[in-house]
Amino acid sequence: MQEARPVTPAGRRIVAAAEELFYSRGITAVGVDLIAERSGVTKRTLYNQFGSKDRLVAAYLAERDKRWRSLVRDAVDACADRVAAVTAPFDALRTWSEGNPRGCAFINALAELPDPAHPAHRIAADQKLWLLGLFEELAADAGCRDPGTLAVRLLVLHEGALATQPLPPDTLAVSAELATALVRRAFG
Amino acid sequence: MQEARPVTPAGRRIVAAAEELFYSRGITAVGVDLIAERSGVTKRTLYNQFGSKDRLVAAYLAERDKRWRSLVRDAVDACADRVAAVTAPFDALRTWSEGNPRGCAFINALAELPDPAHPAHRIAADQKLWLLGLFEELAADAGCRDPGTLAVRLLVLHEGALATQPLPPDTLAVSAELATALVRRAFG
DNA sequence: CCTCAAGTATACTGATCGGTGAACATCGCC
DNA sequence: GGCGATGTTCACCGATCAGTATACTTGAGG
Repeated sequence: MQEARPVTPAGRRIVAAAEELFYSRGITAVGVDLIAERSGVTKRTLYNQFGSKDRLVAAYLAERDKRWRSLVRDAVDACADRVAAVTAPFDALRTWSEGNPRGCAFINALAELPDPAHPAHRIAADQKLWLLGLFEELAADAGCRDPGTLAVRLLVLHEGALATQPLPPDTLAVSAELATALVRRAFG
Repeated sequence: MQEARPVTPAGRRIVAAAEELFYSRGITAVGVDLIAERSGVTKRTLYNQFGSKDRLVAAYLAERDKRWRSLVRDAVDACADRVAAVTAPFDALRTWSEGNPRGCAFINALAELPDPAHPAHRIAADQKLWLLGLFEELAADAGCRDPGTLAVRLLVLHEGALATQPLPPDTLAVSAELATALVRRAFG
């Protein structure tokens, strides 16, 4: 098993180039030659670092997941009120979506990689389950009576906003508003 | 412009094979040679019928969209109560998801085809907008005061259920339940 | 000074990609 | 009886795919 996190400067540049290309054009549609060229690196170096395209894909998703979680955590920490913190991931989603008009990178990756044994599946599933767990934790911290139920509902709203992102109506605002109403009701 | 709907028997078999392969394995990952082989047809015939892989992709999505809309319409017609009909698409979604464990074919297609000029984009966007319009129409028919707002909310719940489909909790039940509560509240 | 890891340069493999050319067979229909 | 549409057979195209081989360079640390 090779390490997932790249340590050398070249490795970091490769992952950065892969992130942009994979997300904007699709994983299958992007060849390793192009990634090597964009990161100013030889294909040989790419394979010395990651061993295969599949492992590079896993590194790309892991890196993206790391950045996203950090953004969500910051949004949660920025809330003074514990009740307001429950819907903080929706604020983070607003920030996140602005530079990412092509939907959820993990959902997109699963669409292209049907094999459940592919490392991308674990990463994508873990990402959603992490958010579900976070919702539950935040709800419990705020004193919610049934944090599990509330968490699933919030997750559905969150993913619904993400999926309808390209559509004309501002679905993110609508889902955030619904989420706030749900949270308010759970405590009122 | 070539016709989107295949008329010949061979054309129908090609679209049927393309549907299964594209949906289960991904569009970019499936080559035209495989589709021709699976449908018991020569590659030449495939190209005589559709002209290009992109047009075959469009035909695949159009066919799927047609089947899905018909299922939703049937679910709506099966409702005696006009208020219950508003959430009928959630019943249809339950039936639909059972044989389609790989999520929404249209979302998946958009993930693989970044070019907004690709015919798949119009088809996918039209599908979501059609559902939005249907929700609004059903809400208005049931006597809702603000059918537009309700429709967007229902769409978010619907897509949220679709996106979280592979996760362990029964998110479809949760979203359907939330939808029913929303509808009830809109009339109460 | 020497070593070892990181990276470069270039050429190559076999397979598959989307798409085409040309000649031939089969069929219903006027 | 001929004609046009539908479909077949099979060979072919240039491009790209993921991945490898071999030999060379560079720089930091002991």
